[in-house]
Amino acid sequence: MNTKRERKAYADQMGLFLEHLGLPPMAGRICGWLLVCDPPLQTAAELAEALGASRGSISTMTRQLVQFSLIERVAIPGERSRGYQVRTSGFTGVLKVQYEATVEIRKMADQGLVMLKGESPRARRRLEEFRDFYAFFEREFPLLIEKWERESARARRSK
Amino acid sequence: MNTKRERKAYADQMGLFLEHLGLPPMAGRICGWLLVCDPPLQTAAELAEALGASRGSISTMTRQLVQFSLIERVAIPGERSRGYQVRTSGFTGVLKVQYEATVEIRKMADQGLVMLKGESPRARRRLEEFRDFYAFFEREFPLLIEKWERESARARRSK
DNA sequence: CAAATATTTCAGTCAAGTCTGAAATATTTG
DNA sequence: CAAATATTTCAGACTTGACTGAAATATTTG
Repeated sequence: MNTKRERKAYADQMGLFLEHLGLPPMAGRICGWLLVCDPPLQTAAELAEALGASRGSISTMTRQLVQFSLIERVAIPGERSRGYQVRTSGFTGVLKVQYEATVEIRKMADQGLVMLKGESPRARRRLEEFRDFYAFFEREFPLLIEKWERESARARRSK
Repeated sequence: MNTKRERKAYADQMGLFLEHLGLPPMAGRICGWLLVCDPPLQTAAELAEALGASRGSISTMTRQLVQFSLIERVAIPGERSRGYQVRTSGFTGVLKVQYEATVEIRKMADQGLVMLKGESPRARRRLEEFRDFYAFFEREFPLLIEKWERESARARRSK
């Protein structure tokens, strides 16, 4: 079963990448595995076995991933346990979280400018520039998300 | 000196936000402080004092921040020590790092599709969708950066 | 060049967060 | 309902990485 080892390695690597998205290591590995495993639907027991992880961490991490909508829980007909599978549409949700973080930082920058209202224009400039940077993304982010949703919907339709 | 306490709190909070950008806590606090301190140029000793941090971590973190171009080191005429100040244009660089991460994930997804070449279309779809998501950002990211560079240059000119 | 000052480096400490494994709880099946 | 099975929870172990402080090194000044 060399295929399996190869895919496990793939899951590990992908997990590493997905960490940069704010996910704990094991959550990333689960996503990575669910992107390439066979079948695409896996039980908690299968995940634990495949990734060499404890039931406990599988339980904790799948719950988190379900909350983030990156995976979903589905009933398996005739089976006692539930199955998990990736939910690629969930990645859009991650974007929205990042968008909200952008808004927070822009607000924080504006608060700072209030705090600096007595200062010279020279001293305020750095914060103004910082604010403008995040304000730009606050404006552009929703447009981008919308564009993605339109494009991906179109791609799906033309399949 | 209530102003100072207020600004210290601001630096701490901003530092927290900037962590989501991949910066260590103290690096974030330094950036936060340098956005609101008076004067905008601070020595390592002043940073250490203001943030209640050790000289060691100030040294390590300022070096990192200089590498990331988020702050710059400048000579202070008549002073023995160097000064640090934010470099707001450096935030564009952070975007480029994020862009590169996007490219890596898209490549990884394509490698995965090679690995799954024997599988059914049904089993490949999840990874294809995942790849398409990152491919979209790989396309859009540079356009966005360019747009920002154009807009911010224009704003600067009209000052 | 010697003294004074500033900066860097690094070994050790500490804190945060993840993972495990076992016990507790919940669910399903006959 | 009892037995079997699945899932969750949680206390403790472990890992990772940040921070300190002191020693080493570099730089500046007279």
